[in-house]
Formats: sequence, C-alpha cells, structure tokens
Amino acid sequence: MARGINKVILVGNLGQDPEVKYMPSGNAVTNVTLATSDTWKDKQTGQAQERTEWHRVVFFNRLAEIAGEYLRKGSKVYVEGALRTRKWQDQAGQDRYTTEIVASEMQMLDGRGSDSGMGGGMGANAGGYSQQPDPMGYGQPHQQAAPQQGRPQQAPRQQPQQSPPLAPPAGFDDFDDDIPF
Amino acid sequence: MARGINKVILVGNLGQDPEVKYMPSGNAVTNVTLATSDTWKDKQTGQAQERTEWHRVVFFNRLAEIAGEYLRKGSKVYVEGALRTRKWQDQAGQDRYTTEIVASEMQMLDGRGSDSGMGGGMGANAGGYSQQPDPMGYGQPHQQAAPQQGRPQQAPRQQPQQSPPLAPPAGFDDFDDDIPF
Amino acid sequence: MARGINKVILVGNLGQDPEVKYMPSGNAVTNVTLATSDTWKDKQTGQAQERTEWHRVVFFNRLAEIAGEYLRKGSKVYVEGALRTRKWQDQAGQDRYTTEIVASEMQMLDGRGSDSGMGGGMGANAGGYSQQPDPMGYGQPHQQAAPQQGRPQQAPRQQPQQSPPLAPPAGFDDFDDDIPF
Amino acid sequence: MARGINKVILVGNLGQDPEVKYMPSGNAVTNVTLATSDTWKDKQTGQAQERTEWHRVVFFNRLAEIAGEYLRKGSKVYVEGALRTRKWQDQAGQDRYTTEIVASEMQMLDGRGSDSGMGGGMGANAGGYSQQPDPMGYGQPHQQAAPQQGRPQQAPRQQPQQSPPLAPPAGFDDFDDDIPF
DNA sequence: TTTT
DNA sequence: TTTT
Repeated sequence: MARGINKVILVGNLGQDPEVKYMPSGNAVTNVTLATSDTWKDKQTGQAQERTEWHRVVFFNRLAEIAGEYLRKGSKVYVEGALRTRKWQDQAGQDRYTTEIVASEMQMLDGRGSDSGMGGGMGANAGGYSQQPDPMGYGQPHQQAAPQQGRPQQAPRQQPQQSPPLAPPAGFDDFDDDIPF
Repeated sequence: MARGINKVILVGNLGQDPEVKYMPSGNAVTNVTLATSDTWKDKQTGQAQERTEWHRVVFFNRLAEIAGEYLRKGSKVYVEGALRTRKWQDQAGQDRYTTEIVASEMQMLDGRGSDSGMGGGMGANAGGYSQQPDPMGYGQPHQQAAPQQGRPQQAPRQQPQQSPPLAPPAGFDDFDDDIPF
Repeated sequence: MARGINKVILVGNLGQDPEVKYMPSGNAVTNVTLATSDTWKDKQTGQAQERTEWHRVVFFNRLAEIAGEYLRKGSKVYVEGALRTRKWQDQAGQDRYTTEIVASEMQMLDGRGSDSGMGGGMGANAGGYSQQPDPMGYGQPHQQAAPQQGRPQQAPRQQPQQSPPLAPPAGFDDFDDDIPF
Repeated sequence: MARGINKVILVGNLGQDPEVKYMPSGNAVTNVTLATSDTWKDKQTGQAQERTEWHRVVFFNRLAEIAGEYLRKGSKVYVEGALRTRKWQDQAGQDRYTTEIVASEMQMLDGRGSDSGMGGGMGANAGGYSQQPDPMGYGQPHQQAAPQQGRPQQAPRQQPQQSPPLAPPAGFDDFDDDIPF
C-alpha cells in the first residue's frame, strides 16, 4: 500500500540499447536512459535553444525482459513508474545518490528496435502485476526461452561499489535476496 | 495488455455517500460522483466565475469495498483509473452513453468520512492487482466481514434498463457472468 | 484556478481525420476521436478478447489548428487534457450528456499523417499557455496562413441542436462570445 | 515546445517548512522536500515494512511565493511538474547530480500549515502560465507585499559551490541572468 | 472509426 | 525530515 502518490510519466527515446542483467535470484533487471527535450527561443537573441533531459529508467522481472528484447537505441517509448533515489558509495567511500524511475508500465511507440513480430504499439505491465487476468502470455516465451539463454548459471556478482549497485524496489518483486538500498 | 494509454487522475470531493452494490458473483461495485472545479475571473465583468465538473467513478471488487467503507459525502479523494463509455438503453429504447472512470487506485486525502482507524492517507490498489506482494491484507476483513453482511444471499437483479446498468470493465476482474457492455 | 485535479492522459490512434471548425470569434475548434484498446484472454475459453475505447477529444485555438493541420486518420498521438461533460438537447428536446477530453497538450508520436516537415515528435501546448516563453512560433503559420484559407469570412452558424454543440471550456480561452454550456 | 513527455505527479507531505530564496532578478525560488511512502508485509517474516521516498521539489516565480506562504512542515500537497537533473560541483570539485521536480502546478490538500484564509483546497499554476485568463490574482498580494518584505534589497549571493546551486529550468521563466545548469 |  |  502506498501513502501518497509517486508517479512519473515519460515519453522519450532511448539513448542506448538496454542493459539487461540478472539478479542472483534469476530475475531480470534492465536499465535504459530516456531522453526528453525542451526547445524554446531565447528572449534576448531570438536563438532557438534546446535542453535535453536524460532519465534513468529501470525495469524489473518480466517487464525487464520485454524491455531488453524489444527496445533498442532510439526507440520511442511510453514509460510509467515511480521515482526512487538510491544511495550508494563512490570509490572514495562517499555517499552518492542516484534518482531513477522504476517502471511499472511500458509501451513501445514505434516499430524501430523491434526485430520481432511485436512491433510498435505493444503494451506491458510490471511483471506479474498486470490488471489483465492474463496479458496474452507475454512472459511465457521470455520466461522459458530468452532468460534461459541469457541468464548465467552462476549468479552474477554484485557490481563493484564504484558504480550504482542494482537495487530492486522494496516490496516490488519477489526477490528472496536481502539487498539493502 | 493495453494498446495505447487510457489514464485519468482526479482529486476531488464526493457529492454523495458511495453506492455499493454486489454482482451476482458476489463482487462489489461502488459508484461515486466526484467534483472538481475551476474558478476564473470573467474578462468583461471581472466577476468571479466557477464551473464544477462532476465525474462518475466506479470501483470494483476489493477497491469497491474499501471505497464503500471509508468514503463519505464530502470526502476528498485521489482517484486513478481509465475512461470507459458504456452503452445502455433508456425507457424509449434509445441508445444512451455514459462515460465513467473505472478506478484502479484510490487514496483518501482527509479524515472525514472515516469512522474507522484508517483515517486520511490510506492508499489502495485495484483489488488483487497491487504492486505490493501483500498490501497489508486490506481485503481480508472486507472479503470476510463487510461483504458477508451486505451481500444479499440472493443475487440482486440487474437494474431495470432505464438506468445505466452495472458493467465491469472487460478483463478487469474475475466475473464469471457474461455481462455485455 | 482549480480546486481539485481533473487530468486525462491518452495515447491512441485517430479514428478519422480531424474535424476543424471555427467559432464566430474566429477561434478554431478541432474534434478527433481517439482509440485505446485492451486485449486479454478469456478465462473460460482462452480466446483472445479485445475491447476498444473511443475517446472524444476537442482542441481549441492554436492547438486546434495544429491538430487540424498535422493529425490524420490513424495518427498515433499523446493527448493531455481535462474531462468535461457537456449537456445538450436531442431532437426530442431531451437532455443528453457528452463527455469529452479538452486537450491542453498534444504530441504526435509518428510521422504518418504529416505531410509537413514537422514529422512525428513535435509537441504543442494549449494555445497561448505554453510554459515556454515562445514555443518556436508554431502558431504563426497557422494563424496567418492555414486558418485564413479554412476560416469562413462569415461566421459559421451554430450547429442545429440535435447534435452536440461546440463549447469552449469555461475560462479556457479568450472567446468574447457568451456561449452557455 | 517539448519533444517527449516529462511529467511527475506527487501527493505527499512536506518534511520541513519551505525554503524561499530570491534570484538576483527578484524572482522567488522555493524548495521543499516531499515524502511518499510504501508499506508492505515481508514475505518471510510477515513483518510490516515501510520505505519512504523523499522528493526535492522546486517552485519558481509566483508558484514559489504561494508555496512559501501557504505550505508548512507536514502539509499534504499535490504537485505536478517535470524531472530535471542538475549538475554541480562538490567541495572536491567533483561532478555531482541532483534530480528535482520542477513544479508547474501545486494544490494544497489540507488546511494545516495555512494561517491564511486560503485553507486546504486552493490550486495554483506555474507563475504566469495558468490556463485561466486570470487565476483570481493570486500573485498580486505576493508580488506586492510578501516578497517586498522577504526580498533582500541586495541580491542574495549565489550559494557556495559545495551545495547545489539554484537553477531555473531552461526557458521556464523570464530570468535575464545567465545561470548555467 | 483507429491500431497491432 | 513528513505522514498514518
């Protein structure tokens, strides 16, 4: 249950191909960066100005697998999620904070980046939490095929501490591992 | 799964106490009307103007029970949901349409209308589809107690056709009944 | 100023080309219908099911002109706006209600339907209310060229009462006309 | 104009009283921290868990003055805005990043924290960008009275660089100053 | 009436 | 640092 509302809605383009990793539990975690931009005319000079905002978006579980399979650099995507700021330590041992959007819904808005039959226009909810009783079995091929190949038999090590560590949102998924964040 | 995004976010006050009904399957359906308003100054006269918009909101299942128990006339509430336009026939047999917001999330924003310990600030997701593994067992007392008392042993008749009939969103819940809409 | 929040976010496809009309004041009003859909598997039969929701969206002023120029049947579009239910009389003089989304922001999500250089990805705010000091002068060509051609010299008559009449949102724009709704 | 959508919707409580500052241009900038939280039951232990998310929200111009006047520690508030990540240098000269929500709309949801007649339920748009022709002249008393008292005759110095510097969103307001961010 |  |  939530006290308060923490909601983010983004429509933007991926800056890079998604990075898919697997938790020791086998659950997928996919990170992407999404660009949105504003353009305006400078009042003084009349020059066109542009500022691009880069958003770190993280997908978990089934949504992570769908994102990893269907999104590519340049893909235009709708993302809905929640803000989460993670604390981590840099090389010097200093506290650092990174703010991300933990995605709960994703929808591709173009056909690029899709070498499958899914094409632009698919939609997906956070793994296992769809409002639909059975969202057309998206997860099946992923849970059986894709992850089987991509998932290392040996649980991957936690990344070294100088980079922001993976971190599932509390109570968001079914990780058995006890990962502080 | 969804193609496209259909999202409504409302913060408003209830015009009346909630109306709770039960489907033949025993699932709860709660209807409320929510007011939002705009005020502005008339350009000509400088007079303050106000327009109130009334929104029909419908809750299903567990969320319907929570809404029925904790909301009251005047309650301030956050509602998130989707638009759905239902077709029905008036007395003359003419097609009529009613647009409602099918709520997927609700959050009380004040303590009024709550004679329980829940108070303002609680949050609830659409029944059974919470992103939390177990959202503190809200449904339990409701599914066991409240509905048991309120739910008629005999399935209630469908309302007469001159009023907009109840209608669950397709694929939204686990009704076994085949209700067209 | 608003009391409460009345917000709609849609991503969908146009069912038809936009219908652009002009108010007696010369301000544009554009209506489109937007489709969003849900698909799911029937629990009993395992059959794929689909339900399409049709949304009436109305744009005013500059946004109406941009929508009329760049959107076409099939266009995928992001729309943000507010719900408004209008009352009107049918042929029999009976009160009828129509719920629409009054758009305050629009963004094309594909290149189709655009025979201009604007392409997919443009964004536009409600006429005159952009957060940007000068949103790149979108309105200029429209306010000067397009409307000049499309706008009748004689103000068009209000539609006959059997169809839902045009109606700007209260306090939303700068109409001098006094149109009840 | 925007390419893409960058939207945040929060409902939460202020962790502290707002901090109001004034730019050299005289424009107000108000910072608040907003708490949202999730609670859930641990799957293993059945223990209730809670995680609070803290959001940095920044208001500019007229909205900053309204926020500074009416919000207080503990106030429940609705905020709509956009994500912006600012780059700044810490004492060691290292690049640091801070993500904030630049508010474009704010609405008080309770009466606490308000010693004025405005009470809970008021709404306000980003200064000067309201969709209403004249949102009841909110800014007037603030622009004339409140800021006059609170605003130093001498423009305040930019904060030392070890703390994240003030930074208006690009193209968001009418600052003449050239502040990099 | 759209879309995949 | 809030809130319930």
